[in-house]
Amino acid sequence: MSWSPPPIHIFDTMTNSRQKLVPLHPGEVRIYVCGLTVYDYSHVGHARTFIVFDVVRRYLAYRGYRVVFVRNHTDVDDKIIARANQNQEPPLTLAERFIEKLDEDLDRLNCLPPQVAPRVSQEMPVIIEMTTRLIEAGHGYVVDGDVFYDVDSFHQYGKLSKKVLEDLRAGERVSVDERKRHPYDFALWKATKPGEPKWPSPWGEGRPGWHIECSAMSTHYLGDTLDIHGGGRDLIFPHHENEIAQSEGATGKTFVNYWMHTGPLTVDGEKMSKSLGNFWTVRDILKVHHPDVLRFFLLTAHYRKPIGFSQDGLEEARQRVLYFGRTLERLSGILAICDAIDPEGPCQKPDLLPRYWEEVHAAMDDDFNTPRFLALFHELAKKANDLVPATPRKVKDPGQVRTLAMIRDALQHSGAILGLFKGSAEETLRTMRQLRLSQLGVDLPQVEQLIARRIEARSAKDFSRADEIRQQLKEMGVSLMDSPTGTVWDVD
RNA sequence: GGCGCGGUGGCCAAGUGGUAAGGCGAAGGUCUGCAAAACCUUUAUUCACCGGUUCGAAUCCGGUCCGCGCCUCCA
Repeated sequence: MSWSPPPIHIFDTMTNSRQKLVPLHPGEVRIYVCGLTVYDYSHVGHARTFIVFDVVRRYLAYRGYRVVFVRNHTDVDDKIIARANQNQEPPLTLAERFIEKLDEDLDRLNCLPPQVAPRVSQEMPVIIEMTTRLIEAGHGYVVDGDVFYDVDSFHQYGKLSKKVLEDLRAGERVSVDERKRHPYDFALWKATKPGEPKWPSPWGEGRPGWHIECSAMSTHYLGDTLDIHGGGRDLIFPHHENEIAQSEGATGKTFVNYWMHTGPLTVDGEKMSKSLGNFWTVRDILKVHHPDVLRFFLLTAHYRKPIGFSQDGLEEARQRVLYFGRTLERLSGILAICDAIDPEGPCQKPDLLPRYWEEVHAAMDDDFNTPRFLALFHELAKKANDLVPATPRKVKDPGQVRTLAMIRDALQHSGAILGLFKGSAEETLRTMRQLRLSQLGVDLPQVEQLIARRIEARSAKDFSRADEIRQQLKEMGVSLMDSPTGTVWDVD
């Protein structure tokens, strides 16, 4: 059986239109996503971008592509230096610490690690080499140990952000360095100042400017032309515009075939950002919510649209994750007490799964439409709940058992594409319940003990005693669900 | 001022020419010792507003109003 490329369409910022994905190297997609400047904890807006590209990556892999994914760490930067000086610690130590924190956050959010995670501080030769090439090509000029990029030398400058240099209001909000030939020239290399990390270079000691590292590292690890380059919409100008000027100025080749940009996460209608101070860190959220809840929430809107962050939104996501978890838990419970499944056996709904996957592909092939995927996911879960016997018991019909097993597998597989239910749905449920309990200040062993007593009471048909315990737990915030496979509890 | 994005039911959210997915919430029902969970039914003659194109528009064109993003660091 031969693999042929699926018809995946991606909305490309450069052309402002959906484009069919045709990777440069057949069967392989090379992706570079701009990482963070590591001087603080990551916030939910960062999480959105990383989760979106994690799903892009998982989906492409699921569709048969080999995916090479690179995400950088910017560990040399003005803000890092400023923060480190505040803390009176070496900038690279501070950066290292927040790289670790970021990795922890992303790991908890079940984002797959990149194959390569280059850091500015460790890529000086590559950065210096590209800067040298830019100077040789007439795109860079040296002034007192600084190197600037001459935007006038790159005639396509502005093609991504659709900006015309003359129309920009340079210097309106920030004063312009008068040594620059053009107000929008930007630093490739900055001469060292006291108290800053520095590296030797042909232009004297110093450090790289902000944009050069992404150009240098992405082309170094992925080749002169990348398939996909991603990041938040706020990076389009000037960061990505400058990357294009640098990379294309140095290589003479198209830098990126598909530009993908994620929409902002908003709070009360405004972008969540460090500078506005209206941000929630990933850690803040994970203190009260399971990572799957945040992930689910961030995937409920299409990645290019703004998504409004709110506690209500998270709560709704929590309810839905609970629903999927319960459904999976219910299916597994039934299947566990049924006879072994005959993999060759008849299926009650032969069309159900093929149609499901066809629709999932249609949704995701169309610029990764996760909201549509989620809707299909829900319909399938509903179908499963519909087929499950009203009172959970052993299912005798092998066709039905096989159908339930197939749905269960499809749900798990779908969850994996979305990066949900990392361990298992049961594990997610368990963790969610424990989180809720600790928030409510309820003791787990106590709950279990009460439930055990109630089960005794019920089996003795002492229903008034059973109801008493139910009420007692209800007051603690715990509600019970009786079923033949046992009494399951949940928290409000 | 320039460039770009968006306004869909109480809330969230798909839908880029063929007659409004899905979720939450709400109401009723089934099931249940009671309950919960789950399932079923109902809940937008209408897609910010005004014109236009078309047999046909939420979807295309023009205009208006409103919101947001970028133009400074920002995922």
